Amino acid sequence: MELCDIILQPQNRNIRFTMLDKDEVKETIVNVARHIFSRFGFRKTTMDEIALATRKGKSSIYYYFESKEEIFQAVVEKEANLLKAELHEAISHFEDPREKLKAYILVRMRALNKLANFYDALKNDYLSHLEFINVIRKKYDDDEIATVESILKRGIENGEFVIDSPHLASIAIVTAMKGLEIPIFVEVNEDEVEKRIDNLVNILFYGLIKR
Amino acid sequence: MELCDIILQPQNRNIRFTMLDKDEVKETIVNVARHIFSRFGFRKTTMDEIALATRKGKSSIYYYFESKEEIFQAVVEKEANLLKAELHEAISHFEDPREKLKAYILVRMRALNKLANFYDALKNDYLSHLEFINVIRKKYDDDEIATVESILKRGIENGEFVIDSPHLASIAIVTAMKGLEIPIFVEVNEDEVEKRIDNLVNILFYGLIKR
DNA sequence: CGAATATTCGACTAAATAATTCGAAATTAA
DNA sequence: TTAATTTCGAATTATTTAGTCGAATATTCG
Repeated sequence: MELCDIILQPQNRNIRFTMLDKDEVKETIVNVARHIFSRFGFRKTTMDEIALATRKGKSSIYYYFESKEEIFQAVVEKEANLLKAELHEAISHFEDPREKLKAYILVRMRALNKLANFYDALKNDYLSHLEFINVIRKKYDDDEIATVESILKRGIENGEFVIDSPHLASIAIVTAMKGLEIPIFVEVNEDEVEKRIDNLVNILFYGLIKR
Repeated sequence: MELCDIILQPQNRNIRFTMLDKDEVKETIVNVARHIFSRFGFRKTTMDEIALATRKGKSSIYYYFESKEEIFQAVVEKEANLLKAELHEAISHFEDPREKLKAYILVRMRALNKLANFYDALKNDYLSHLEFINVIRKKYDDDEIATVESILKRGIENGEFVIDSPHLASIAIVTAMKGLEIPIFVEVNEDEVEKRIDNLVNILFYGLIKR
């Protein structure tokens, strides 16, 4: 086992005097598993490690979850929700749609960069049989488009934009945003990143701004 | 497989028209393996991954190395040499022994922090049966003590220090330096790190400076 | 050229590791 | 005290992985 000692401290069997809610225990397991999965990915994370890190017997983990996949699913869902929340928070600080979008792209990229391992696991073929991943991805994508759409709509209300279909436009923007990600994952130079985002946002908004 | 695509690009069988030096190929394998080991540690790194990343068949790897351990040994040796070189370079920029030592500790800590995974692997019990690790560690430790000793000796020549046994003093300093590392691995706050190093250096030199 | 040598890799095996199950013991609720 | 809940050690099964073998392909050199 090569996990950080903080998580690994051994402990005696838990002695409690009131029952914990089953969901609370599940939550704890998911939180611990999140760290391990995000560091090592799905394959390289073992149930033994999750058990050790949660200070439980391996069989106890199976009392709460059917399988490793089920834990992974819960983790991915949590990860997606946290990212979503972080993104909504980030754009809330700006009024100008252009600034909002810039903040969105920046935060999104940094977050995905931090989760690079995780993200790899999701992209890779050997997990494509996990149907739930596609479901989560779809839900996440829809939210992304809806968020961008709401930014655009605000611009339209302002009279700042002229857009026939904010929905189609937002799909285009999200697609472009994803395209931007790939080269940025490789070289992580902060200045360069800022510049590229600026460029992208300028290009994207070029056709939309009222003149 | 969840490695970075840069490494993973598949490739046709290599067609060369001159033989490469065997050692050059070994060097390449070690370099590739270094990345994977340092990210996932000894256990979680597989020969298949090393083979894939070097664009060779697994059996070809065994043509160059006897075993996974042998590759790991080469990697650890390289890692130790690189660190050593980096440290010598770092102290060469300063004249004052105190500054030299400060630079030494700082660079050493940053380097080990970056290699945290790796370092874990070396610390962990499940690798203690690999005798070569102790050999490398010993060699590395000796170099460390010698380096600190040379710093102290320069201070003595300057007339800045009064030390009976620079050798014993350097052992003490290296030991203290290692003690400092442990709490710092946990919380990585740059300012705090600088402050602690300053403190340590001050304490260490307190008894040595000529008054 | 063509024989000798060096290098590559696919397919296989044995061993190790990891996921999952089971039943019994411990704990808590009632 | 009894029933339900929670825990885990030990066993089982499935998967992964280190390492082997032999044949095929490349390269060198006479």
